[in-house]
This record gives sequence, C-alpha cells and structure tokens, in this order.
Amino acid sequence: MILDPIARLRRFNRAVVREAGALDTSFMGRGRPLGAARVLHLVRPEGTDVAMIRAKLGLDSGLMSRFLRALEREHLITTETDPADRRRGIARLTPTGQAEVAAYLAIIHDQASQILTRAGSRADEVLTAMDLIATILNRDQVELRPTDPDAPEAQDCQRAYFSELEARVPHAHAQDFPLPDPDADSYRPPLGRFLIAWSDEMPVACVALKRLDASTGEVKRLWVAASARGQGLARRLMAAIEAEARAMNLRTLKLETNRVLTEAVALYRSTGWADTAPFTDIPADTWLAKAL
Amino acid sequence: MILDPIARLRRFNRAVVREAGALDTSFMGRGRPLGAARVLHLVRPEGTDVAMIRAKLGLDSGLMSRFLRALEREHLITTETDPADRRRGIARLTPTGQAEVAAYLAIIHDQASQILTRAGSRADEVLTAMDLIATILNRDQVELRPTDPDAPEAQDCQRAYFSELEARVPHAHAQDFPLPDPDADSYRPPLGRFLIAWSDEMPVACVALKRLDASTGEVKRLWVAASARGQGLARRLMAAIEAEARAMNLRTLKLETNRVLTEAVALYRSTGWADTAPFTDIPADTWLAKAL
DNA sequence: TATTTTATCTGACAGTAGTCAGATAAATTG
DNA sequence: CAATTTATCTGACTACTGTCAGATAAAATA
Repeated sequence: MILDPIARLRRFNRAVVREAGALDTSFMGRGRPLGAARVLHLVRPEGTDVAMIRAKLGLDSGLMSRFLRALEREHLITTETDPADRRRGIARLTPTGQAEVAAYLAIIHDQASQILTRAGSRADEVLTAMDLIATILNRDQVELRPTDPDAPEAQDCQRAYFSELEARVPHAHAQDFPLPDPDADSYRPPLGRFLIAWSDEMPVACVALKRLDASTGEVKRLWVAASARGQGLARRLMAAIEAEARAMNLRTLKLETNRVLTEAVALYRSTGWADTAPFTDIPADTWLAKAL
Repeated sequence: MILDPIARLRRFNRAVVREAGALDTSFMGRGRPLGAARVLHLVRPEGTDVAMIRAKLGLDSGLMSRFLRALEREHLITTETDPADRRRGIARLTPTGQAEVAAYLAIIHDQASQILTRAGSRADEVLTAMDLIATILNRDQVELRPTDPDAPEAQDCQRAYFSELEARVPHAHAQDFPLPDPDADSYRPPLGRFLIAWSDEMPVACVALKRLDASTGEVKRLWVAASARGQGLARRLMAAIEAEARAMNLRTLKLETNRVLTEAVALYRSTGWADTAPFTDIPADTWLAKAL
C-alpha cells in the first residue's frame, strides 16, 4: 500500500485497542473488575493451581489473594490447599462459577461473530490476517510439546498437512490418509512421538517419529501452518524430533518426501540428511537418511 | 486454517492486547498517566480546540480540565480562550511539549520497527494483514472529504491507482501519468473535485471530477485500496462525486474505463451509466455516460 | 432583556490496579 | 533440628480513572 509502515502499524494499533477497550468494558458489564474476571477465566472446574494462574497473569500475591476471596464470596469458586504441598492453593469452579464463565464466553462469542460479520465476504481473509499477526507477535513464545496423535489438535494438524500435500504433490490424495490414523500407535510412546508446536494454545506446526526397527526411525508429517512460516519452526521441530530419536536410542533416521516440496527438501539437505535407497512408493520421489 | 474462527479471533485478541499493554506502560514510562499522554498527543503546536480533543477521547469535562492543567504545570502546553467563542478553550504545544511528543513518537517508532523486525521477511505480508484488519474494524468510520489533488495523500492514492492500472490494463503505463499531475487544476474547485475516503486518517480510496464544459463533467481516478474492497466504498464515492457534480450544476457525467476492470464496469452499469461515444484514446475501450 | 444552553472549572467521592511490609505456616535445606 | 525458602494472606498506602454536583462565564435563544 501507500503509507509509511509505522503509520500503518499505528493505525492498526488504534483500531485494535479501541475494539479491545470495548471488550474490557464488557467484562465489567458483568459487575466484576477485569482482574477478577481474568482470574475466573483461568479456574477450571476440576481445579487449577493458584500459583499457575498468578504466574500467567503476572499478579502480585496480595492482589491475587484478594481476587480469589472476592470470587469465593460470590460463590463462583472454592479454594483448598494442595494436599501434596499444603502451602499451595487450588481453586475450583463451582457450578455457579461455570455458568458465569459460560456467560462471559457467550459475550465474547457474540462480539467475535460481530467482527466476522462486519468482515462480510472477506471473513476468511481477515482470519488469515489475524493468524499471521498473532503468530508474529507470539513468535518468541512458541512451545513444542509431545501430543497424542489422536488428540483433536493433532488430527487438525495432520488434516492440514494432507490437504497441503494434495495441493502440491502430484498423485497425493487426502482421502488416502484416514483420520483418526489407524497407524496412530506408531506415533505414540513407546513406539514413536508426535510433537506439536503451540502458539498461545493454537497448534501451528507438527512432526511425527515412528520406530522402524531397534536402531532406525522414520520422520513423518512435518507440517508448518502458512501463518507460521519463515520463523525457523520446521528446523526447530526437526531438531526436537532428532533429540527424541536419540533419547529412544535410535541411530539412523529416514524420511520420504517429494522434490516439489522444495523448502522441506532444502531444509533436510542443509541439516545433514542425504539420499538413501527408496523404501516407499509414490507419491514419494525422494528418500533421505541421517545418522544420529 | 484449522481452528474454530472464534478461537482464532480470541488468540489474535490476546496477542494484540498483550502488545498494546506493553505500549501503554511505555506511555507511563515517561512519568505521565496514559490519559494525559493521550491528550498531549492530540495537541498541535498551532493550537487545537479543547472540545475536539475531549470529543475524540470521550473524556468527562472535569477529567479533561485536570489533564490540561497538569500538562500546563509541566509547561508542555499553554491554553487560552477561543477569541471567537470565549467559552471554548484552545491548547497549544510549547517547544518543550513538542519535544515531549517527539520523545513519545520515538518510543512508538522503536516499538513498531521492533514488531516489523520480528516479522522479518514477512513484514510486507504483516502490514497488508494489519491494513485489512484495521480497515474492517474502522469500517463504519470511513469518512469522505474533498482534498487538494496535489496533497501528498492524494498523490499516494493516484500513484496506487496508476500502478493498479498498469498491472491490469493492457497498454497502460504508470509513467504516462506524472505526479504531481500537471492537470491538477482540473480536479480542484471551481473546475473539479478530488474526494478521498479516509479510514482513521489513512486514505483508502479516491475519485476525481473534472468539468468538461458548462453542463458536462468527467469522473476519473476511481480507486479503492485492496484492503478496503468489499465494503461498497466505490459506490459511496461515486454517489458523493455525483452529488458534487449536481452541486456544480452539471447535467451529464462521462467516464472512460477498460473492460478488464470488471468490478468497476459492473458498478457503473448497475448505477445508471450507459455506453456513449468514445471521447478518448487507448488504453480506454469503454466509454460511459450518465444523466444527472 | 430574561432565560436557556454551552464549555469549562472545581471539589468531593468511589472503584480499580498495583505495591510494600509484615505475618503465618508449610516445605526445603544445611 | 535450626535456618531458610516458599506460598499465601492481611493491612496500609498510592496512583489513575472516572463520575457527579455545583459554580461560573459566555453564547444563543425567546
């Protein structure tokens, strides 16, 4: 576009802050200060560690204590001491509290759909834009965590991976890859691993490892969301999955890919992977191996 | 992408609010509450109407008065009564105040470039995404204002328009349209008009009107930024420029266009424009007229 | 000209966020 | 076991935001 980048960024900031301000007052719309509402949001019915909430919100212990007692007075939560460490507290949502959280979520949901309605025919574009911006802003906080390959988020990642393959690789068809994967056990300890990269609780990339024999593993399902590319996430995931493989005492890793996936192939080759004998069928046309 | 739209929107909100929060505290980093800093930002060296600032920020008159006096005590502004209406106040930035505003801007600038740096190779994509989101959020506040055709923003719009033409219309070359336009007088009262659509002080669309003879005008330079499409802005601009033409006592409007600009042509035809005899050269291939 | 409206100022007050110091009780460490 | 650390609680305090009522002076209106 036409303007100074800084001016564009400031305009964006103003627009978003105005919207977020409206969100704040709506929090107060339920007769509770923002701070207490934020705490309430993090308490789960099955119980949440008080210290964890405090860390997450960066609250002073005194303020936290006051919020908790205010919520308790409203019968929205109950607190007890952690039996394992009786200095620590555990907060639990009461049924009333659950209803209150649901009411907040309904408000948020309404406001969100209002924004999407305002975007009209461009809602998809707007969401893609939001993903990109959120991913950039969260960039330093992306966390890799092992996940069950049948977890809904893992399936989401794989679905996105398959449809990307279908779009780019000749003779690859998403329907050849059923979900949940009948082979999921192979990606689950002790046979394998499934890693997801999380950006603020949203999965943005994944990779899987599968044991082939006592000393050999196969790397599969390396996928990075379009919004999260250009941050070295694939490299980070590959390093992490190689570390997992070493921890499993594997000495060789293999993978199959297709030369049209140029970024992926370039990444592999630049990190010590070399051609090896084909060990699978089409749509693969490139087979690589790496000694650990 | 893969997740529930609402979840994506909430993640976006969290990411941006966290960032904006950091921006807020930096405002306080200069030892002044956010409210006063916001007021300071709106005061111009040549003097600003106090009531206008108050309306823009939605402040209570009492609070506003206190902010102004606090800023005055710091010698950042001076205030006087409006000679034309001695109930009203006018605030002026002192040189000290100008330096202070510059210091704020430097901080903002730093933070903005930090974000762009974080975006790395995707900075352009991020800015485009921000434009889109800001435009959607500001959607209801787009304002049409007549502008001088030589104003920098008008030139920005025209530059964007020409490069769009060059990209889409065969035989159109941006270098055939010098800026500032030697013909600018034609788009300036009393001969013509140049309208810009502003979204939070950023130009997002424009249109020009040029008198051909006592009763005929020509509409030119209809342009809408990519980020602002799909909101009916072109239609709004056309309606406004037709109103301007009527106010100038014109009875017929003409325009030239090219059939590859399908959205534009469709808009014209759906609002009463009909084919007319060619009155210009290539790259035009479609000539339309409308009786007012 | 009398009345009403408008723009601002002033003082009083309340709610929220946040900090700090000290107290308490339960782990952890030496 | 004594000393230290950790998690929480409590009370005191400050700063910022925001609201309300009343005062004042200058337009605008009847």
